[in-house]
Amino acid sequence: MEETNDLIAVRRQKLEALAKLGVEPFGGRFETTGTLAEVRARFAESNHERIAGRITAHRDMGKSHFLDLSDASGRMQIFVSAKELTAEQLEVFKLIDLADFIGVEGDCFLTKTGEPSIRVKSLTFLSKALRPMPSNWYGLADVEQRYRQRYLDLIANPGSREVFKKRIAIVREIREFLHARGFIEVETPMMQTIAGGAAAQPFKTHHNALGVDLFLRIAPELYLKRLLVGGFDKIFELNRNFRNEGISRRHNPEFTMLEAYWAYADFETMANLVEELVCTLAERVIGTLKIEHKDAEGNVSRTIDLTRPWRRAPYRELICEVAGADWFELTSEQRRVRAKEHGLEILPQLADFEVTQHVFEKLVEEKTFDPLFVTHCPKELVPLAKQNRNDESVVDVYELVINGQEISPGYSELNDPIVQRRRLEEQAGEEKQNIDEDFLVALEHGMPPAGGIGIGIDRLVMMLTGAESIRDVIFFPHLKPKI
RNA sequence: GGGUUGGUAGCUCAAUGGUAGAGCAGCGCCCUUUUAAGGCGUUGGUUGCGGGUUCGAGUCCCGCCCAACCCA
Repeated sequence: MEETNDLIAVRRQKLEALAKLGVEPFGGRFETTGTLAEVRARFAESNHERIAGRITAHRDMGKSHFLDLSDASGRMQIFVSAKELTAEQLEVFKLIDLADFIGVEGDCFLTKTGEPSIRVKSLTFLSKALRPMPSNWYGLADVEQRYRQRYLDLIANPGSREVFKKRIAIVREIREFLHARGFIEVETPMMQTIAGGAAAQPFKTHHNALGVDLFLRIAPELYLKRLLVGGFDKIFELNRNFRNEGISRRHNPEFTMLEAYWAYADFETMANLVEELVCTLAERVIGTLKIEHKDAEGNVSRTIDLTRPWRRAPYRELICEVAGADWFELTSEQRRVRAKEHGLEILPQLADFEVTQHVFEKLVEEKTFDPLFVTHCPKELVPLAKQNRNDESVVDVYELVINGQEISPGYSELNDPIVQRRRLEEQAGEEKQNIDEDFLVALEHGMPPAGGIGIGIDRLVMMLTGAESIRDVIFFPHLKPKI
């Protein structure tokens, strides 16, 4: 990108001027005595410190200059007195711009206004910025630029930085939570010959040496179950899945998923686990179980109450609550009429269970903000879970809905290889999965009964941080290339 | 894929169809304790791209690109 403007030209001229002065503008190793937060925490007048950071403000008083240095930990004011610098140092100092990285050495002192500051004795260029930063007062508002040039968003918008720090903390806490309970983290293939474990369009790729087509995984499930067969009994994988589908406020083509399996447990064990996990995350990372979401003006627009216990209700019961107690006695035609009465658009090619599922998504899921475990879903929707012993039309699963979105499914995993084959073969419509014969062979070798969960990490982070778009919790969300 | 809204200086934003502006940043000058420092002066534009209407288009019309939101 050879784009240029006056601001860039001025900085390039300064770069050349630095070279003439014999100054290396893109320095190297610079030993500091601590991060800015550490130096601030132990601050005492006349302490001698060496610190480094990016210049984020410059207040020029003529002979006195106050600059803000920022690093990942915080901010520190440095003070440059022209009278205390040599003529050469002054020449170099004049070539400093906002956004440059510098290292300084000097003594701590308090200004008249009580601001902890460092009186600069020596100054080292660490990196010259050849482009200007976005305004640090207004921040960076252009959403497209915030996504395409996330580094500018992170520099200019503290709120964005905070969301990502929380995401990182959430992921770390999940790992600690699971490790503390005896789960071990495993890695399984992202490139698969059959993209199984879910119903979704995969991305296709090709292995040249083998001459075979491969798919990026849409779920790790079938490989994690192979590990249950192999003798691991408490495992999890926390990594990326890929689905070749539309992009929206709630969908990114690659997204992060936790899957965990616990041998000899069932879906209710897993519901308890996920309830405890989410509450632990809320308390440790957000500091409360009452999660406030705010609108653009900063007013609280929604409060999600994670206080336990969370409601658990069967799918059928929830459908009857919103669509009428007689819903399941209605004919196919009557259901379509009823759905339309509730303002839903029902495509003619939908199967009956899909009509009901549409009612569920629009009238239950999208309207549920506090946690709700939806249990005993129709078996057509979940081919990899055990059927209920008393009612073969439903499976022993939960779907956890929070914040109007499905956050986590949990199953009593189907471990009967004969039933598993039949259930996969019975799949139809949008729910159809490709049959992974090697997986079925593994099941025939015997898989212990187990509980399993999935948690969509991006949506979980959205719920906990109040982000309205999945793009606000993914560093580099997918956008169409520009030009 | 369809609908709505938007794209103007590095950033944040203005501009009835009639000379494209402001604040910040930048540049120059003044100022030795500022913190959105202040004061005076000043540079900076292919108004997303391409057509069209018009004496005249940032503005109206058509097409395209990108984005956000809604719908499928």
